[in-house]
Amino acid sequence: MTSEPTPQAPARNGDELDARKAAILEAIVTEYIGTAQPVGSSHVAAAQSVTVSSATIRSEMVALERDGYLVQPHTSAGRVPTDKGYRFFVDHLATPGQLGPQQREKVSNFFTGVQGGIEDVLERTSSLLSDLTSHAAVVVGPSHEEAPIRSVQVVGLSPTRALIVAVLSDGAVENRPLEFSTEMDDETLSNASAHLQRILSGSTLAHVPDIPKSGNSDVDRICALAKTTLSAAAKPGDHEPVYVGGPSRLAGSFDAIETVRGVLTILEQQLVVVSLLRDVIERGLSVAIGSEHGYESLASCAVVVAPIGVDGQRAGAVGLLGPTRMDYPAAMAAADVVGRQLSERIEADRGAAERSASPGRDTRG
Amino acid sequence: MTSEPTPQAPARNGDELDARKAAILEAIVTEYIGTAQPVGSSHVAAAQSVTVSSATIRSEMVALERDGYLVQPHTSAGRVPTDKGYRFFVDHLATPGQLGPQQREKVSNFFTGVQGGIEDVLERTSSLLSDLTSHAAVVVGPSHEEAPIRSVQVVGLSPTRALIVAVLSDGAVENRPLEFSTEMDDETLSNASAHLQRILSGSTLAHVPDIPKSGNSDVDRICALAKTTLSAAAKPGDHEPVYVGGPSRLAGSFDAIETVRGVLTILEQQLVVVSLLRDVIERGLSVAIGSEHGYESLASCAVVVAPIGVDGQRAGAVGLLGPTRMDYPAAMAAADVVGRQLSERIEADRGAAERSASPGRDTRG
DNA sequence: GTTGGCACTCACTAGACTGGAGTGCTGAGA
DNA sequence: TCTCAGCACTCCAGTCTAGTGAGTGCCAAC
Repeated sequence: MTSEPTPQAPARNGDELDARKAAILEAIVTEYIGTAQPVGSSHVAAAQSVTVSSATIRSEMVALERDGYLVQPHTSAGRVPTDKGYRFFVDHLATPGQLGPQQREKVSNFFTGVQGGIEDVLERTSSLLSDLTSHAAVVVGPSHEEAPIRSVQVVGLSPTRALIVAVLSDGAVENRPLEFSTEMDDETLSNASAHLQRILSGSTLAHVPDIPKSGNSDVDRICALAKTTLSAAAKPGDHEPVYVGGPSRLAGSFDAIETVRGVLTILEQQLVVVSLLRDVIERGLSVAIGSEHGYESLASCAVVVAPIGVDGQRAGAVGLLGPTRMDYPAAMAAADVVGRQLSERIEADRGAAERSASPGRDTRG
Repeated sequence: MTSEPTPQAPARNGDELDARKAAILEAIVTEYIGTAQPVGSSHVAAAQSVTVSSATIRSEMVALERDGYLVQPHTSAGRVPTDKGYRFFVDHLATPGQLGPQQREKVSNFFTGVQGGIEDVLERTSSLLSDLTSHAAVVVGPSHEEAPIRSVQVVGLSPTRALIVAVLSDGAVENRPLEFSTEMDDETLSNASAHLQRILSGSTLAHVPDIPKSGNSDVDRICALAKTTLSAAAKPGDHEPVYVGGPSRLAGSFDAIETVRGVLTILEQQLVVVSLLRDVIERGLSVAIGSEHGYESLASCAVVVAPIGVDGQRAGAVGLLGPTRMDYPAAMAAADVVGRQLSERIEADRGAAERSASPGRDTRG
């Protein structure tokens, strides 16, 4: 898209590089991503885009290092890009990647063929994305807070225990156990189901309306409990729909086992994953490199995210987690395509659901 | 507590060791588990249970090596137990471990405090087990095949799409999308729900009965589709309830990153995990060491399992995955306690459910 | 400003050496 | 026959050395 530098992140003061420095930086990043070896001036000189001699490159590299784009692991070694170097590369140099034909086929096969509820689709999408990129992938589904409720049912499991099952219009199913202090018979439960269904249908978990009295005190107690339980179900962090695909890829991406462990630990904490992706998106970025995201144990990782958008609203995100020396264009392209397709899929489902919703009922809480 | 070898697994031919050899083997295994260093004869001599000199120990070690219980990484190194050595240790030598007071408290706090549906409980149990043992943990829940259906409902999402939601008596909720070739109105769906509920209530996913004609062709088509879909839902391997806890622990257990990767890859495949645990249990074992289970990439792993038993029936399992040099007594104790408690929990839930089932209805399919 | 030349740096590798942990063997004593 | 102190031997792991080569910074010349 841009061979011209068109800053998409707010340009920090003096963060511009002249064309030659930029070309050198690009060559270094590209080479380093490929080889994982510090890049020396003679390698850069071999790059097509650079036409000056290695001596000139060396003096430019000194400047680039002074400005924080490169580091030398030790004297007499080549240079390695810093986070800032990668950042410049991503913002100004990387030509937008394209999926290869095989990959594109995988994606389209996937989305035409995938069946199952939304949870299944999200889970498998994470595997797809990991498969496409050979990195660990993360999919955070649309929060259930805002999806209108299609159906509520209370199913008795024992005299004092029941399950409240809410089907949302996006196809998600939330279920929570209810525990009663006294025994409830099936008829009471079924009355409560009907009452709840009448009142809650069309509203969202984020805004569960008060349940008017029904006249039966047992039913009312069940309904009150149901309201509390359902409201709690939407609390962020309780049950965010997070799916991690291909964590084993991490073991191939880093040679320090410590790092692998740290990253795996992060991935185990759904809450952290969710807020990581959200933070990145909210800062208007599609890539967070090294220490740009705040997590110490992800310092040698880059996160590539693409939002899932439904009707212009943010509805989760897909993400990739790999080493900072990852193939950004490819990763961004994959995340982008998958994010887009997934958005479409969810949008189609939801759109269909809303079109079929009872007319006149406001599904926007 | 056996200083005498009291075989609990069927003794293989000639697999007995005299008391002194056994004591030496025990000392070596114990030491090696602690230090991860090959154990020399002088270290063994320092063990309380062994009273002979290091020279004698050496000649015994030669015999133990000849019989396959020990190996030497290289001449002039100490000895390391083989899988066979660990096996003997586990079968004849290990004194049954006990949870420490802190651990016991963790377990009891967990099981008194844990709330949520069965899926939540299983998921958190896997974290608990991992936390207790510092190994990766696996929980395979009771298959949904055999649990009686409590409730079936078809919820429309769009004119041609619906979700079939089945609540099982164990509190599990299965949901699958249904796709219709023609549009269905809400009334048809609700008729179908009622019809299905009447017919299916009490039967199991493994044996979904034929649905008798209702007189309405649309309803019948939905019902037929529902039957197919529900039957498929119980197919083993499609949606086994598998939960993996603490995979990041693996990174601490092995120093070869290759191994970590291999094991993580296994853990990503739910189907493999399920059959791994099942195999081990079906062979009447509680521990599978190294190559005893057939998986190449788990050759340096031991698997400790404990069954989940409900009413005397196998209903899943809990498992631990760690290096062969793991603390077997501790791991077995933890798996055992957690498996037992989890069984009780599920049994209590299910028992309550069955007691409350409509009298005269056979819940055993 | 650019470039070839040059001296210098320093990680990496291979080989030599050494200390130490551990072994196997042997012969004497119970 | 079993046990064990003594001893020669093995071989890993660590240290040191020297050599190699990729890469640098500097400088004088164009």
